[in-house]
Amino acid sequence: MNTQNIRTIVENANNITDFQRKVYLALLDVPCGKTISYKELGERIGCPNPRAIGQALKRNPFSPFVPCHRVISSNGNIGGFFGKTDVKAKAKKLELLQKEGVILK
DNA sequence: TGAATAATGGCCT
DNA sequence: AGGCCATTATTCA
Repeated sequence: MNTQNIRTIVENANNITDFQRKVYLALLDVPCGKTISYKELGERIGCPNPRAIGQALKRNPFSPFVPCHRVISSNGNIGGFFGKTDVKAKAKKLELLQKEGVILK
């Protein structure tokens, strides 16, 4: 299961809205070992408000398929993971990012 | 159809 | 540094 297949799945996914599809595609466009902020994603897909991005990612039907853990806040905060903003979720995301080779504070 | 929610960001105090 | 407001998409009733 590589990113290419994931992209195909997202493009063929008809159970999601166009907005979510854009978000997922933009997220897949992010190279491994790199992170992106909600605002950056919004700018790429043309969403003026990053809150909608969080909604789309939180309700993402492709939890493990789309690297939602690669999305972080612009404030230096890790944001959330799997619909939770608890420190546990943050630690999990941090671990995943570290595994990808992302170095953050 | 309408109201409430949310994994944010930016501005003000 | 802390707190509050603004704006959008999704979901539930």
